[in-house]
Amino acid sequence: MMDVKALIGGVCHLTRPKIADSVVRRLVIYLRVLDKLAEGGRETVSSAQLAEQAGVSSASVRKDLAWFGEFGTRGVGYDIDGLRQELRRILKLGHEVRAVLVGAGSLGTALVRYNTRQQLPHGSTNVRIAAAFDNDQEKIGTLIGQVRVYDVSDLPTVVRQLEARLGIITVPAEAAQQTATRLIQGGVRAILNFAPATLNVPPEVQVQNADLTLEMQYLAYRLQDEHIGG
Amino acid sequence: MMDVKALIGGVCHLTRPKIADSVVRRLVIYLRVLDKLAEGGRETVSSAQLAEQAGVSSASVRKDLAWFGEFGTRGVGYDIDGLRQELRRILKLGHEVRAVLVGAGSLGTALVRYNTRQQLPHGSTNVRIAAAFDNDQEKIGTLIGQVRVYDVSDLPTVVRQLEARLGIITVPAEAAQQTATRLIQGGVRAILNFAPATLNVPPEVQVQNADLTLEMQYLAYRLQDEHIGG
DNA sequence: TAGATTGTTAATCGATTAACAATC
DNA sequence: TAGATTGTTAATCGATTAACAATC
Repeated sequence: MMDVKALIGGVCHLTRPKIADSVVRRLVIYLRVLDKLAEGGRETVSSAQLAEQAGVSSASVRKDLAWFGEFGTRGVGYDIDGLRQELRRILKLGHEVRAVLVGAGSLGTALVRYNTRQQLPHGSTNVRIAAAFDNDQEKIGTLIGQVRVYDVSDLPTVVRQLEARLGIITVPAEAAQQTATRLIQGGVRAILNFAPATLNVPPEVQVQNADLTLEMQYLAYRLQDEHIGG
Repeated sequence: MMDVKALIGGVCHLTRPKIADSVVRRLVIYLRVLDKLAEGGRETVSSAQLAEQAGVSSASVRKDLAWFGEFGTRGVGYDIDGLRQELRRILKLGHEVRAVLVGAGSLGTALVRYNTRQQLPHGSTNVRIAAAFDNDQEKIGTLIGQVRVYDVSDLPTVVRQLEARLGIITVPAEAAQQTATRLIQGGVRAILNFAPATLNVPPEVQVQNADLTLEMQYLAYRLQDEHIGG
């Protein structure tokens, strides 16, 4: 069967469909599961098995992959190593994405350390936090692992020098908007925002909120709901 | 106009509709915006203004609130203090939800500190992390702020004593499933999982994944996508 | 071949948006 | 009254699921 979508993707950028958020997120999870399976020495996997380990339906697995081509064999399933390579290609893990983090508090520090451990080739992310920023003179100039903490007032300059395209905000809510503005001045194209604040950014800048208190509050609501509502 | 949904909610638990995830999440954000507006001394707000500050559409604001009643005045908007009270009631912020956190690494420690600052009455969450757990003898017995670090082997016992209903997992991926099982043994009803792993739990236990590397990887994909695809 | 599993379509489900009568 | 804004409905949009022919 012809791979029409991939063909369009390769030949005609103007009409290439934007892959849905939900699909991209699941692809990341599939790759993780496949990496684990490969460690265990498995060679092939069915959509049903992959789905179970990823916590989704087998129809989702097949449909998600079908956006990019035909990677399976009917009656057999997917070759694990082959599919890993395809997913690494699809997710473009071959190229490093440089990031900076603003706000070297306990959450920021944790993220820097965590990111260091997760980096390729051993880990599963191509994002590298290359610098951190803070406004506390005590912290400026220190290192978190290998990552230097700079003065926030140098932010646009350093971001530009590093050519960082991703900014991570772990400052208090009051400082989040100003931080976002500075990051964009420095040239970042996407922001991962951990502050409980709504950011106002130009439409070409992509924002992803990772609101930890919101997640807790959401679960708390569900608990209260089940408790009271029966 | 009759408030049929609220009536059903109050009188007949069996048919009360489950409010969608997306709605509950937005309600939490609305409340946050309203708290900020109240600080600024504002008295009323329109759905359009609230929507802008929350980063959603005004139709969403009105529709989300309509699930619970009629809180606005046509031609005027919503009374800020009144709506805050309604939302606090709807989100059941009057009762504390006790939580425990497993994995007192840098992320776990950050979350405990963060949670302490965010608690009501000054903050915006009714979740209280009442205990932490780790398997590192160096950490066991120490305090993170006011929160004691226990031995993981005491987990089910302590969770039961505290009557904690929410578990937060910040252990490495390899230990996530075992941690989840222990938490459920201790009686938690919901899990917030920061480990990059899929948890297998009984259907009555609610799991929310907060996968920080996934968020980063997702944005990295979008960046590469824009860069290569034009 | 027979059993298994993919790739794909159509049906279902749910969430968002647009529009406007109701009404302050 | 006139302008503004809600509450609500219908239309749109998109995502998930079920089902099955294709085929290994």
